[in-house]
Amino acid sequence: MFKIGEFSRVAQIATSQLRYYDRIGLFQPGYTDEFTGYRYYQAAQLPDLNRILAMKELGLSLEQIQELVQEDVSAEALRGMLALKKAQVREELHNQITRLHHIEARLQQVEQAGDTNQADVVLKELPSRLFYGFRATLPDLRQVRGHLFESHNLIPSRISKKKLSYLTVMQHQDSFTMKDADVELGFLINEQINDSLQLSSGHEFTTRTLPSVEMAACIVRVGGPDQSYGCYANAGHWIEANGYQIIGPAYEVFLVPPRPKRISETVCEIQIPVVLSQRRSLVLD
Amino acid sequence: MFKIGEFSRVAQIATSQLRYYDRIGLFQPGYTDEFTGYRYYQAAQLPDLNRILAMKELGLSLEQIQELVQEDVSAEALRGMLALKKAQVREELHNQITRLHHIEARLQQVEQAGDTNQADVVLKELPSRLFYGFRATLPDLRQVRGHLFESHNLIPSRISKKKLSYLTVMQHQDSFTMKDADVELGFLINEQINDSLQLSSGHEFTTRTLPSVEMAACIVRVGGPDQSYGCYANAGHWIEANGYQIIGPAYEVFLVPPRPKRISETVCEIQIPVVLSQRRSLVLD
DNA sequence: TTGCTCCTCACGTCACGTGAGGTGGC
DNA sequence: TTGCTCCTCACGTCACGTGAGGTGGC
Repeated sequence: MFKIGEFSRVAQIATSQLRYYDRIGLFQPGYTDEFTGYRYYQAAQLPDLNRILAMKELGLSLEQIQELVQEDVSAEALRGMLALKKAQVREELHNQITRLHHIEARLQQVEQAGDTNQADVVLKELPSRLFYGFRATLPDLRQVRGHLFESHNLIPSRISKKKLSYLTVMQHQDSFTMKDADVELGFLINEQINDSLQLSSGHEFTTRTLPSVEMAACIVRVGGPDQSYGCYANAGHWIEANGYQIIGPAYEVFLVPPRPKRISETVCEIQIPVVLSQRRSLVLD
Repeated sequence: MFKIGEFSRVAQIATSQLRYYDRIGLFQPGYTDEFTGYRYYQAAQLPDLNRILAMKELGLSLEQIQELVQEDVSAEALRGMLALKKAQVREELHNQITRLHHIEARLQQVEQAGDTNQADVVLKELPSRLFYGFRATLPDLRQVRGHLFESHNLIPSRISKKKLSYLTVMQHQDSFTMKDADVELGFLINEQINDSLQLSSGHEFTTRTLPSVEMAACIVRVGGPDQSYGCYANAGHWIEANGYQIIGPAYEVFLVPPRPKRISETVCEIQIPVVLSQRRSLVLD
């Protein structure tokens, strides 16, 4: 018989752990003194404890292990649990690798730029959304501004505010260009709008459904469009450094729409659909 | 201004999280109504929140992030934290890979053997220990038993029990062999013993220091030496399946020493020093 | 007898999630 | 007015670790 201290030394496990396992009924001493409360363990209990520790090492929770050891579960069920755990560990691994890449990219950025106050890129999933607007090729990208002002003034006076969400611009062209920009402009909306409306330029608003996006690199710009280029550059760098690839038009969602004389208060979230481009290789040591 | 619900939808973060961040002072609403307690967030706060989320994604704790954002820490310090975190993530990755291997080996075992009641292998670190015994090449391995009996009877009557720990046998030969076995036999001890003692066979007990072992695959055998072969086979299979390699003599530590007529009560931990043999390759999907 | 070991609470950890019970705002 | 949103506690999570304050055993 071993007292808890000696048993803990043999099994290389903390006494607090043994007391805890006793308390939750996972692994109890062969004998407990009724009067002093002293726990006495038998050497022959070690294989049982080792089974528990082995399962724990595989990442199973104590509750799962308790089921396994107490109900003397079938090989079938054990296989199921292990297969499930394997999938979880794999996913965890994936996440860790992604995290490692993000850390490395960030470190690079700090080395180079001293981490000036650049806005941060975060990944988000975009749900499928309804959109009410028009698509056009504008000879000059700066025309967007006029359309934004007009839309922001006109539309809410014609459409119930309950239906309208954020003013939004989509950039369909591949590279950043000022000329002949293929853009879509309008509002994210909460429910179908059947009325059609025209801007003074003749562009006509209609409803369409935007596809959902699994992963979008998002960055928030505060201030006028002069900030825009920096934001895109920033996002582009992040996307490349982390091994992602752009797969669709960028959305610019105006949380605070641009208003004349208050341009600097504009807040816009740029959402760029991406996927992992490379099979990332893992180099350890 | 956004109420907490809308802000949470924009930022894709739970309201409970926003309330929590408010409570711990990590990220607070631009304005809180004094009477109703309603939290109001500004769109321009999003970049701050994104910074926090980006840091969190890198695996930093909220406490660390709090330091970073509040004290406007130097690029130097940030670099330090990131480098530290990187090392941690790397180690975590290593562990996960090891775990994945263990799970796979276990799954294999379940497929093949239906996971009969085999004893489990666990990895331990062995500290440097003192040993009091002799080394000899025995023509027949079965002679060990007689020496064990004699040692167990003789030594404790000559040496203070306080100094003695467990009766132990080391197998120095590479492969399991019954003939001409190079073994060491004696006791693990707690302090230096300067007296020398002889068994009836003439073998002389002396003190020596056993080196520490970084990793040993350990398995506990309950019962007589007939169990021994199965245990070694078991351990050997586990070691190979998990990509380890044996690097030293196996220790057999008797937690309950063999006694005539009570052989089945013997409990012995077999400790086999190992290292990772292969560079493990990681295959994802 | 002294010092080591053991005991039982009770509380802390980390980052929230989940109600319960109640109120504000359009 | 109704139903949606918001509020504040308080407790739970998971697997222990860490005392405080007290006792047992050689």
